This record gives sequence, C-alpha cells and structure tokens, in this order.
Amino acid sequence: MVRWEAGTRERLIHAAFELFEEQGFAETSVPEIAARVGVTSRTFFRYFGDKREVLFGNEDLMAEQLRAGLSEAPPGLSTDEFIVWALGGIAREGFTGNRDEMRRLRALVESDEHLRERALSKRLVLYGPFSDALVCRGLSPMQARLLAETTIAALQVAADEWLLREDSVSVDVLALDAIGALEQYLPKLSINAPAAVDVDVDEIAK
Amino acid sequence: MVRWEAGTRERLIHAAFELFEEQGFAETSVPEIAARVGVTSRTFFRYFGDKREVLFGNEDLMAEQLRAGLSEAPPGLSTDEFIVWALGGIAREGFTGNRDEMRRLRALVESDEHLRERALSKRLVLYGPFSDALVCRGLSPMQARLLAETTIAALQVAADEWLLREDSVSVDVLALDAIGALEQYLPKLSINAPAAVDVDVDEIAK
DNA sequence: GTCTATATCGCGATAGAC
DNA sequence: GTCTATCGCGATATAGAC
Repeated sequence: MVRWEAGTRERLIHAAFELFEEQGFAETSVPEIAARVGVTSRTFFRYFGDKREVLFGNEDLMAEQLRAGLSEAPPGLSTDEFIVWALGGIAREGFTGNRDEMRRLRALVESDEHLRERALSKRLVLYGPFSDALVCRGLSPMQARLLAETTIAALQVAADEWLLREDSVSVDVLALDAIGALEQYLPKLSINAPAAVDVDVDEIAK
Repeated sequence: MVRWEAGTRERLIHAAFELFEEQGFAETSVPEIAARVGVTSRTFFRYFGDKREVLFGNEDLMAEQLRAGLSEAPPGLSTDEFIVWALGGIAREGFTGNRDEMRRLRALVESDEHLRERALSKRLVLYGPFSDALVCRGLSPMQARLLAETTIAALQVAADEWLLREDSVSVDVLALDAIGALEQYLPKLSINAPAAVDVDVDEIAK
C-alpha cells in the first residue's frame, strides 16, 4: 500500500510547469497545482517556500556544487585564468543539450515580473561562492564582488545568446567574447590618484 | 492633484518607514501603516502595488531622470568617456548629502529578504536606460547590456563603500577605482583553450 | 491536516473640488 | 454634473501557525 507516491516534488514541478505554460503564472493558483498532483496546498508549501520556488528549487544545490567545483581549481592559476577555467566548467556542466527545455523555462520566467525578479536574485546564489573563491585568491571583498558580478553577468548575456542560437558554440566562448568586448569599452583609469582602495571593512550587496 | 488630504502618499511612506524601523518589515502589516495615516489598506494599495513598493516608489521617476540625463551627453565622447561622464552625473544627482537617511534605508533593505530582492531588480530600472543609451552610441545590444550591468554593479559597490565612509570622496571616483581594479583581473581576450577540469555545476539559465 | 492571518484587488457608493 | 480620491465590503490567494 502506497501512502505517498514517490517523487511528489518532481510531480509538483511538472504540474506547475504545465499549468504555468497553459494559463500563465499569475493565473495559476497553488491549490490548482496541488490538486493536479493529488495533494493539498499544504504539501506544496512543504516543498517550496513560495509559488515561484517551484521553478527555482535547485538553487541551493547549485550553489553547493558551484562552491565545490570552484574549490577544485588547479593551483597556480592567475585570477584571469581562474575566470576562464570556471567559465569553462560551468559551460560544460550546465549548458550542454536540453536547450529547448531551457528556452521554455526562460520564456516562462520572462513572462512574469515576479519570476524575473526571482531570476535576478538567483544570481546572488551564484556570485556568492564565486566571490568567496576570489577572496580566497587574494582579492579584496570589493574587487571580488565586482569581478564576480561582472563574470556572472557575462555568463548570463552569453546564455541568452546561446539560447537564441542553434549552433554548437559553447557558452564559455560566448562569455569570453563578451568580456573581451567589454574591456574595450571600460574607461581606462588614467587620472586617478586617490588611493581609495581601503581593504578594511567588507560590505554586503544591496 | 490631491483633493482630499494632500500628500497621502508621502505620509504613507513616512509612516511605513517608521513602523518598519520600529517593528521590522515582516512584522508590520499594511492595515497598520494605513491606520497610522488615517486611511484604509485599500487606499494604500492604490498608491503602491505591494508592501515593498512603499520603499522603492520613486523608481520610475528615477529611470526617467536617468534617461533624460543621459540624453544630454556632450557629443563626441567615446564610449569610455561617456561612462565616466555618466558616473559623474549620477554621483552628483544622487549621492550628495543625506548619507544618514540613505544608511537607514539601506539597513532596512538589508534586514529583509524580500526587500533585498526588490533592491536588486531596482538595478534593472537603472541599466535599462543606460543600456539603451549605449545602443544609441553604436554598441550591440549584448555589449551594451553587459557594459551597463558592469557599470551599475561598480556604482553599487562604490555606493556601499561610500556609505561606510565619512569623508567626502565622491561616488564616481570610487566607482572608477573599482572599474580600474576590475580590468586588471578580467581575462585578456587571447585565451582560447578552455581548461580540462570539471566544475560540478547545474544550469545557470534563468 | 486544519485553521487563520494577511496580502491583494474588484466593485459600488460617497464626498469634496472644479 | 463630472472628476477623482477614498471608503467599506468582500472575494481569493498566499503563507504560516497550531
């Protein structure tokens, strides 16, 4: 006798995905999702903190994996080599195949303000480990944070490009292209005498 | 054009700010805020789409001002000169004086997850106009977006630094310092060989 | 699982301002 | 009279408490 069906979480995710695509995110209620799976909304909230989480649930896992992956960087890499190495690993792990499903998820996220917002803070989860790794490599918290944000932003831009394409260019190449183009436009610091880089207190993202 | 009591909106903002500081954001209900001003919660929601908006209400105005400001850039600037010019303008417009009030708002935002998330998407409002301006200057949408995001991120990092200080260094100088340091760490474009080690990371796409 | 607070919003009515 | 801000009531949904 099966008291609970295995994979309730996955079935909730699947049902939610379907309903969101059919009716839209805002027009789909949690009880509706739960009903399709045969549970109550209480069960839904046991798995997901709120309605959006059903599309972003693997976030903590992802952060842990990223943290673990970054810690395996070969020794002796310079900071810029480390960036290249990390982008390569991320591209290999997360951006191979299943482009169509990612496109559908992407379309869903773009369709709703709350989901767009949630997607943005997902970046926090990524650049947290990234920034920490850079601090371990000797950067100041401020520099690490900016470099992490820039790298993640480049990755995001590259991912967008990648989803638009059909060819097999890898995401890290696109990201490095984007970074290369970026450098060309960044103001070169020429007349900046003020040594404004105190490395004392660290601060948090706003 | 307020026929009833002038400044209901401002009084709601003020009351909310007070209550949030006294009891915390999550512990303060909308009816509570409304009651302090002498209106009902229904009125609150006519001014603000949700409880968070009471702290981010000037966002649209800000975007418009930024858009207008950027359109007044002197002709003939190169892209990197444009960035420097824009940062200067933003620093002059938004980061003079009232540091204490900004610190209080900042502390409030940092105290709650929902507010932190909202603050992140506030950046979208900023880099929208910025990105558009860069596209007008000939950058591709992808390059414009990345450069805009990087610049705004640098501005954010600089603003954090600025709030921690007491001296009179201007935000744009801090931002340019941060960008200068950033460039030193960005991978130079010459690299073409992705590393061979795996990073255990899930997908990143939004 | 059930109960409940609270966020959010739709609708008709009202009340001052022009 | 027409506007518009506001009210009062109520409906639904989210989210947390018990």
